Formats: sequence, structure tokens, C-alpha cells
Amino acid sequence: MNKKTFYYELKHVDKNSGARYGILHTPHGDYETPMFMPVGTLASVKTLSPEELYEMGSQIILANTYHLHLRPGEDIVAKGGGVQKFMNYKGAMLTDSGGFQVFSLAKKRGISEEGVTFKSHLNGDKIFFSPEKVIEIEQKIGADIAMSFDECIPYPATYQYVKDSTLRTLRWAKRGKDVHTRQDQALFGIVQGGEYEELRKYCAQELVKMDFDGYAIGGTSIGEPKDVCYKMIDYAIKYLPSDKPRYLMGVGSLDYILIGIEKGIDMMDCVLPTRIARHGTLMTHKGRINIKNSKFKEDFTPLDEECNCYTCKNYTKAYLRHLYVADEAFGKRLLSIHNVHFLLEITKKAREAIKEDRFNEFKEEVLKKYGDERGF
RNA sequence: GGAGGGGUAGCGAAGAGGCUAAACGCGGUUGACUGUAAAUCAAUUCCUUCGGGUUCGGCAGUUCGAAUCUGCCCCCCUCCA
Repeated sequence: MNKKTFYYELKHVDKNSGARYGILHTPHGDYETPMFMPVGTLASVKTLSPEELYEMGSQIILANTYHLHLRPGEDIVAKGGGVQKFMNYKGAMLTDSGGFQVFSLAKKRGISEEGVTFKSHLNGDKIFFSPEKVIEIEQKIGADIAMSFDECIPYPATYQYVKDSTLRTLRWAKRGKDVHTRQDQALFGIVQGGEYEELRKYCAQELVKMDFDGYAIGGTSIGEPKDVCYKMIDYAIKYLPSDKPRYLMGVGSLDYILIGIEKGIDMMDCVLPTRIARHGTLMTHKGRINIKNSKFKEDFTPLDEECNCYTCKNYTKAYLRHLYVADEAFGKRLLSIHNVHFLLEITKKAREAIKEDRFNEFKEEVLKKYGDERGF
């Protein structure tokens, strides 16, 4: 790895918590952490243009290896100049490996030591992903950060299952790393281990020995209780080196984000803001609202009085509700803009708070005002 | 004037003697969603003090039992004069 193109620079640790402020240097720019990364599975953050995303402060966004492999295929993405150029995103990108699809497409796949066989969710084609194959695809897609191929273990799972799976994920991590050659792309390892302390610890320690460019905590936010998720973070994070970025995978509700940051997480991604926006739910400074509710029929105020996103500056709840009810695509876009902006702004404010050693107060204040204990 | 067809819950539309407070769709209301098989999915939608009560254009019948059968009446549509 060429340290000139990708490295993490820890700038400041909050004096009263584990929260860290840092700079992530990537081939496509330098970005501040902690950060929230919107998810654009198919090289598109649904309903949003890459330009408006970037302008509202998104830094790194995700795309997905499995999905891009199926359509349009990594060779086309490569011919298009790599995923950033292909989709015209000015910031940096990260590809998830398809490890989540091992979980989400569980009914359509089989796992062996060699890898995972999927039945394409599009047409039933047989697709085989080995860790080596995934790295080959990710290198062609060309994101700034590639993720190792892992199994995102379901919750709950027995100790034996989690152990076997985690050890296999470790072997896969090594196999992937051995074939990763692209110098302008970082490769992250993923800590699994379920809810078991010794497995999380072992997995983290073994990955660190392999010396990845960053470390993710995976197998989180897949339906486990909140305290279990927090334990999963605690069990792993203390074994991760402070000079490498730590990425909490799949987390996007307000409480998870803030508590993750408090524990020393630098990066988080989630489909939540865009998905729930398309389904009518909005995160605001005063908690969640559902724009479908009839009480907004004649509410001519913005979604969130404290928000300065494009949607809140220009449109009322009554209009947004109308668009939603009328099933107008523009409504879904306006709502997505708001939710993504909301999380980007929260993490931006979190960074400011960390720099001033007042992250705890910041977190408490935001969560108190938000009210909803689920943190949505 | 003649000949047909039809009136079912907010709307559309099944049902043609009991298993029907009545399929299904739309509309309405509410909820879920966390490394996106998700612009998706679920619940609910006559009234109710949850015991029950009142329904299928209206009235009167047949029947142990009627949205379903009979008679009359009222509306709507199509065709012919």
C-alpha cells in the first residue's frame, strides 16, 4: 500500500470519551472522521444525484460488489474509468464485498470453505464468490476502499456456528489480502465473532496481525438488541490500532451513530436514511416523523425547523405529504435529501464537538431532544 | 312504448339459500424498515360500553335459515321504436 494515497491521520481524541477526530486521506480527497457514508448499492444513492450528495457534504459513499458484478459487471465499470468516474462522484468510494448478501440472500446461497455460491436474485444464474474473486472484482470496480469478503453472521447464532464462521472469515481475509495488489486502493478487514467476547477479540487480533488499511466491525445492526450491538463494538474496538480507521458497518440510526462515535468509531454507513425517506419517515432534530400522517395535511411548515437542507429551505410538510400520497418521485427525492443531510450534519457537528472535547454533552443534548429511544 | 342488463361497505367489483360482516382491488388510517432482492412490506378500514348491534336499492313474502328465491315498487344503463 502506498501510504501517500491512503492513510488515516488521528488528529484528536475527545478528553471525556473515546470519540476521535481524524482525517482519512484517499486517492479521491481527504475527508474528516467520524463520518456517515450514504449507501449507493448500484452506484447510485437512490433518488439522489452524486453532485447534490457531494454538495450537501457527503464524503465517502458505498457501492456493492455483488450488485455491480451482476449489473452492469465490473468490466464495464472498469472501462468507465472506475466507479467514481463511472457515476461521476467527486468524493471517495468504498465497495462492500458482498458479505452482507451472504446474510441477506441466505435463502439463495450456500457457503463452503472455498466461498459462497449465490443464485442471482435477478435471474437465478449461479454465481460463485470466493475471497479472491471478490478482491478481483473490487479492484476492477476501483473504489478507494475495498472490503474483505466475509460472512455477515445472522443473529442469533450458536457459539459453534459463530466460531466456525468467524475462523473461516479470517481465512478468507488472508486469502483476499494475498491477492490484493492495487496500490491506489485500501483494503479493510472485517471483525466478526457475533456476540461472543473471545471470538470478537480473537478475530480483531488476528486481523490486526494481517495489517489491513482499516478495520470494520461487522455482523451488527441485523436485528440484534441494542445492548448486544454495543457489546459487539466494545469487544472488538479495544484491539484495533489507533492509527487505522474503524468502520462500524450498517449503522444509521441516530443513537447507534452517536454511541459508535463515542466508542471510537470513525466511519459508518447505512441505507436507513434513504430507505425510510422513500417510505415516508424522516429524522428531525425533534425526533422521527412520518410524512404520511394526516396531521400534516395542512401543515405549511418545514420538516425540521432547525434544518437548512434544500428540502427544508424550500418546501412544506403539506406539500411533501401531497407528493408522497400522490406517489410522485420528486417527493421521495426531497425526503431522501433531508434524511441524508440530517445525518451528515449531525456527524459534522459531532466532529466539531470532539475537537472541543465536548462530545458527551453534544451527544446527550441531541439524543434528549430527539426523544425516540429507538434513535430513528 | 318495446326488449334486454343492472343496483353489494368511501369507490370499483366478486358472491347466486347456511361455512358471509360479506373475496379481491383502489382509496383512507397506522406501523415497520439499519454493510439495499425494499419507491417495499405489514396491520387496520359498518357501529359497538366488545356482550353484541345493524347491513347487500325499498317494501312485503317463501324458508329452520335470504345479499342470494318470489311479488310489487323506485332508480340506472344499452338497444329498438
